[in-house]
Amino acid sequence: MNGSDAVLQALDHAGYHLTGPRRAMAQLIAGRQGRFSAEDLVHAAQREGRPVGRATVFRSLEIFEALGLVERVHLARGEHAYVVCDPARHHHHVVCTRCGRSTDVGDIGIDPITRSIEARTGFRVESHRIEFFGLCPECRGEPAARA
Amino acid sequence: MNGSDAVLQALDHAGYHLTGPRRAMAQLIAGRQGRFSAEDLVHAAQREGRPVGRATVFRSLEIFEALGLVERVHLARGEHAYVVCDPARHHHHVVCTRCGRSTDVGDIGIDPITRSIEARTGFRVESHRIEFFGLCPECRGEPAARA
DNA sequence: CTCAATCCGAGACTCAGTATCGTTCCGGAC
DNA sequence: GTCCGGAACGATACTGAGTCTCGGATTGAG
Ligand SMILES: [Zn+2]
Ligand SMILES: [Zn+2]
Ligand SMILES: [Zn+2]
Ligand SMILES: [Zn+2]
Repeated sequence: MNGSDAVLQALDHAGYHLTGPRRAMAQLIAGRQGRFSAEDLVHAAQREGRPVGRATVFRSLEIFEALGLVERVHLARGEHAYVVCDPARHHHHVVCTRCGRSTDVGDIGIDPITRSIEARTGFRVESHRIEFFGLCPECRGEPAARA
Repeated sequence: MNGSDAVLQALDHAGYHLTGPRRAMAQLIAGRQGRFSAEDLVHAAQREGRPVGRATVFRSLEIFEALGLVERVHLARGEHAYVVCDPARHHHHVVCTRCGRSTDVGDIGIDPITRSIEARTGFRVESHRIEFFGLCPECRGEPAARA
């Protein structure tokens, strides 16, 4: 079973129609190892001869995010992008600032931190955003090339 | 010395001109305890009879952020806002999802986490974004009112 | 096959943020 | 205090991400 099947299965299981555009989207994001923007997908779909409307790309990403299939990341200069996710467990990502490749870093043990924050501030912490940025193994080794 | 003086002092120390608009901005953000958007400041300045151009508001916030006086946060639905900061040390914030109030939660001890991520993934981690969301003490107590 | 609900996409729209550029202001030199 | 060059300002135009609308097309349950 390839990644795109997993996406389709998740959609079906959640009661969404398995439409052409959604199948195309599933294939486009399956197996990506880097971040991508909504615009990237619009262009990629076009290039592959299976164009998907802009609005639909955004709508699909919204659904994928709700299902935990992708996660939206907020890059350094404020731009937004997506990375594919394993929906199973709570985790975070590290994203390469040069090539965009991203990796799941697992759960970094936030529960105790959250509890400590609640104890010290009186806030009730309900969610968090945690993202790491740096250089992936490939980009660390290479001489300063282009992004 | 009130908060706005501290901002002006930081600007001066970094070699920036102390202009009228910047003094206005300094006063507007001094002592805020909640998040605010660039637009909020545009309107607040107008209301106080000391209007500041939109472009200038963005430019000032950019400088303030570089000086560590404010920090840009990325809210749940993707909107961006700012919170005032103590520039002294590494820290993060918890922001109330209902009223916007925010508090510094200190350094949560990320260095060991960062090192562990580097060891496991091969990435060299250079920066991170960590934000907590929840309900502040006031909003916890109140019956479910509106955001 | 039928039909209602879901979904699609073209295009208009919004809104944050950026770029341009002529004018104004700041502050160091004298 | 005056002068002057560079820094900063703000009006305005522009960009680009993301949303909304709505008539028409698809989907899948029965
Ligand atoms: Zn987490
Ligand atoms: Zn890389
Ligand atoms: Zn963001
Ligand atoms: Zn609150």
